Amino acid sequence: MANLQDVAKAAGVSKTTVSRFLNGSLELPDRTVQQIETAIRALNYVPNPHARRLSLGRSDTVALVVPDIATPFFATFVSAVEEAADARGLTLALHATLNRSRREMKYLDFIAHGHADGLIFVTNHASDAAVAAKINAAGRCVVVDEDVVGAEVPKLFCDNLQGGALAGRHLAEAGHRHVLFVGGVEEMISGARRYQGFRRGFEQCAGPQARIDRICGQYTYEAGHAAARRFLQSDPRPTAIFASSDELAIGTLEVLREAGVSVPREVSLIGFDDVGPLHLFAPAITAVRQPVRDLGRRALELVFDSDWKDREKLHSEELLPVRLIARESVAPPIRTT
Amino acid sequence: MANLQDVAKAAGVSKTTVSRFLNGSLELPDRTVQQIETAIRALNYVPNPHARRLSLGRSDTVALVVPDIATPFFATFVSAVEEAADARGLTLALHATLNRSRREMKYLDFIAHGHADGLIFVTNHASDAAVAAKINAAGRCVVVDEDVVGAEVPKLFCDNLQGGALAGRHLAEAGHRHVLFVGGVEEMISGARRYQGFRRGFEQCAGPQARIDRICGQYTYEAGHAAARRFLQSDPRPTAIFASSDELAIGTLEVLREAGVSVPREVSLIGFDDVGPLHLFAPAITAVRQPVRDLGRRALELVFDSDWKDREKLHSEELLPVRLIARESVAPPIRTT
DNA sequence: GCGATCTTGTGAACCGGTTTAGTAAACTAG
DNA sequence: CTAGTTTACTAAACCGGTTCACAAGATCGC
Repeated sequence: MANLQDVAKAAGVSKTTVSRFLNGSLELPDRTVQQIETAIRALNYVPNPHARRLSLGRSDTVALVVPDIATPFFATFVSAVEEAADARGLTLALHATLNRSRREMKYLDFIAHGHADGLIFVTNHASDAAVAAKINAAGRCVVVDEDVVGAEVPKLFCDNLQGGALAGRHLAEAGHRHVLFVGGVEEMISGARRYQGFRRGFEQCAGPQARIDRICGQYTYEAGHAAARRFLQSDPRPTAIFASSDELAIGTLEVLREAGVSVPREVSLIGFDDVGPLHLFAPAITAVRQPVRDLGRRALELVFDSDWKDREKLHSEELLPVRLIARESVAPPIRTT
Repeated sequence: MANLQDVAKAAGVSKTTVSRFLNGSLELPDRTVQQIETAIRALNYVPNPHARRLSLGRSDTVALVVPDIATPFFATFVSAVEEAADARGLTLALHATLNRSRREMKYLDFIAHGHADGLIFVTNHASDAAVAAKINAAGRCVVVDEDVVGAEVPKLFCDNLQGGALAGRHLAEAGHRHVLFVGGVEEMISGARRYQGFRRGFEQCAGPQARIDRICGQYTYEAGHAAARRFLQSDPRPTAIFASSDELAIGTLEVLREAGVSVPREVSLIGFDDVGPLHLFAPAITAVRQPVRDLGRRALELVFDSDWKDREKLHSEELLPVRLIARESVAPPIRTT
């Protein structure tokens, strides 16, 4: 592999000249330009990325830390971030934490130690003070999708409050008065906001007879199964379920179907996320759609376009709008009379 | 940020000593060890990754090049590679090509220029001689999932022949004699092998009345729609469909359902991949399952455990076994009599 | 008592860029 | 004709590690 020195020698100039020419910090007469360009082509010269990074003190890399990669939501998110990173000439370093604080901390150190110029941090569990402290110490880190309390950095979420409210109103408008909210673990801010919004929207619309049951767990298929099983045993049964993630909705539907409970005839179902092929299920599932790709794009902008010197203004919170996609899984409740 | 020099000074030894001690190439008496360790802790020293990489001439990074990240198949694959990479202390650099040769070539250059120590290359379109040439020039690159003709590197595929055969025999054994094969673009090796295996398995089992129709397109929902529409117009209609990817199967099912064609009563359906929640569809879709996570794990092993000096032995091809997951979407054909 | 060997290191080169500070030569203005 | 400016470049330091080649002092065998 040819290096800058080789190019300089072949072009009859010094290293400095070639380097500065390539970086645009030096104007040169045509003849010299041509000599350099000829040398570069002849030697097939490409700058050594490690030398460059050492010298410049940056890595041209964004680290992306997510709980998991394989789920549709995160896969879509990762895809959007990669696209935005590539557009800026950045490499994406991808890390999965499997929702473990240890790993989260490890990857947060990565950026502090220079492995990446910026970090997009997504967690999926209740806030952890140690993680928050590391985030604050890491520099150039943004928190996305799920809040980390105590972290004073730019934050980007979907409008979970609005999303919950849309779902609540939708069910109330269809005539439901007794509904079940299936959420993530109770300590998670996103879930809490969805619940809060749901409750507000539902109660505002359904009036004084409104009744909401609530089951909390993980955002997984299994938790969906468990919730549906508890639903089946409950008496009286709610007439509609708001499952606050795709996985929960799918898991719920799976158990309902096995039990022979017809959706939406016997129970209505509404999901959240809408990144999987919910429209292909039987019935097609009504859901609140998160703008996942926007989330990814915007996250990258926040990392690289924020003013990181001004610690005061950093601690911001941005919400992206969600909308309801109405399909076939919500219908008026059966008359129990 | 403290550097090696600072640590050396604080410990009262030289840079060399600290470096060699940390890399295990120098035995030291307890007293010195303690001085060094104290200094490291006091200064919170962590080696600068860029300096390390420049000096060592490696990047501790694997590049993973895939057509897309957001589809369940690739997302699962990426997840498995990341897990395996992390276990080896490697960082994963993820790149999406969106199936464009330009981008594929660009990322193949990445490894040649030292951005990564190895590259796992996955394409999704017909072989391209220019791409093959770059792969051969890149060094430490393995080709996974879809063949690139002309590339003389380790290759890793699922046993598409066997997978096709399993599907073919399954349909034949259910009594079908006229079936439709929905495949990817005709030039893709993986698809060709699936067809070849399907044909062999089906004909061997179904005997002389066996008849196979074939539709080719992309591995997308849309292609599944198109194939199903053509299926609906065909006369006589095949009694079963083998859709050779999850997307094709889902797309096909979607159109069939809209058209009111009952699966499996009026037509049987069998899929391929089985990484999405095929078991949740109505009906649950029978499919050939690819061992996607094994594919990822093994790909990483091939990159880092192959002997890259011996160009002769490199050009190998490894097949991972697949199996059939029987669910509800295959039934005997209706008697036309 | 003396060379050999072991212990415990070290100085300086090297990886391949970027950048600061500065210079020789040509040109311009008065 | 000369001082001042512009053009066209460069030497050397720097980023922060790794490693080759070598060495001072202690110990050991005979």
